Amino acid sequence: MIVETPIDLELTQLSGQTSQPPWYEVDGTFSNVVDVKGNSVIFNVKQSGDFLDFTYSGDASDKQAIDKLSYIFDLDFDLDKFYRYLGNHAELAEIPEFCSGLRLFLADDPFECIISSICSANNSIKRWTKSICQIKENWGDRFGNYYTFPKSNDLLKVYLDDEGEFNSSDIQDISMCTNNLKSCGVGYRAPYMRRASEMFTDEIDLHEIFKMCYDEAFETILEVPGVGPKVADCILLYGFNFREAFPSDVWIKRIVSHLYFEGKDISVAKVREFGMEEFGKNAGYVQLYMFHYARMSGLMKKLK
DNA sequence: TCGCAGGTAGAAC
DNA sequence: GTTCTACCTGCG
Repeated sequence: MIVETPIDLELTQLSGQTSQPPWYEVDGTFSNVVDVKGNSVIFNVKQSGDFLDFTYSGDASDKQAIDKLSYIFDLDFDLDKFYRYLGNHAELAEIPEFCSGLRLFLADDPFECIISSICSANNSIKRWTKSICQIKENWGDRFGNYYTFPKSNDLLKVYLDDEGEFNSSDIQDISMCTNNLKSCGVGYRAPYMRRASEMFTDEIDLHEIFKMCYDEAFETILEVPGVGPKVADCILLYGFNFREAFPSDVWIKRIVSHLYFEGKDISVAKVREFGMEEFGKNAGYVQLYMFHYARMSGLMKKLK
């Protein structure tokens, strides 16, 4: 099937958004298993020019499949209109030429996004991505070559570390204990992930968060250990489609400071307030574009 | 080798 | 309220 829409699929896939690791890529075709109305459906997506060419296999109608694909890659967002918006602001005007076709890569599974985002804190894209892939392979369900992310009540049962696994099983040699969270390289974030699994199993309903206003959702998600303001905004943006979120980290701080405050040092908290106030419903996209603009244009090296 | 990587928790001003 | 510091781990 064909969807006609401007997008740079590879850029979108590899942009490090904490919704999920990139899909599995072979010769430009990106594939993964996705939930469609409770059924596991395998998608194969390829870009050719301004078209998105895709096939799917599993229990879903064409319309359901297109709707799902449109949600995950945010295909209904009007990029041209957004570029006009950027063009009308002097500070942002040259951004689009460096990341044309970049779109939000939204989470199919919000819980995966929560754990991915917790994992991303004080971490590199490469390492958190690897950790999440290992979690999927260890405890997710397999469909063909692809794995779902484990549900919170399943992740809850996973041992935290070697010692926990050793003490609770009949394994004789502790070096054989590799079926635990820390074995996935998540480090000190393991207990945060465990607690998050508890909370989203019997304290917080994921579906309720979609219905909340931004402020309520932000406060709710901040209750999860390992989730501070930056991670909370990533979860709300990539996991729950709150487009007014403006995830603010050291890089966004440097970029905003450079573009708007003559390089003056301002707190990340102030940058977040500024971004939300200044960009409104475009905040999420502006943040996404700012980060990649800085990467692609060489600004990042200059600011470091 | 040692510092850093798209921050957070906990404690101290 | 704002500022300081330790922190798993893999990679250059």
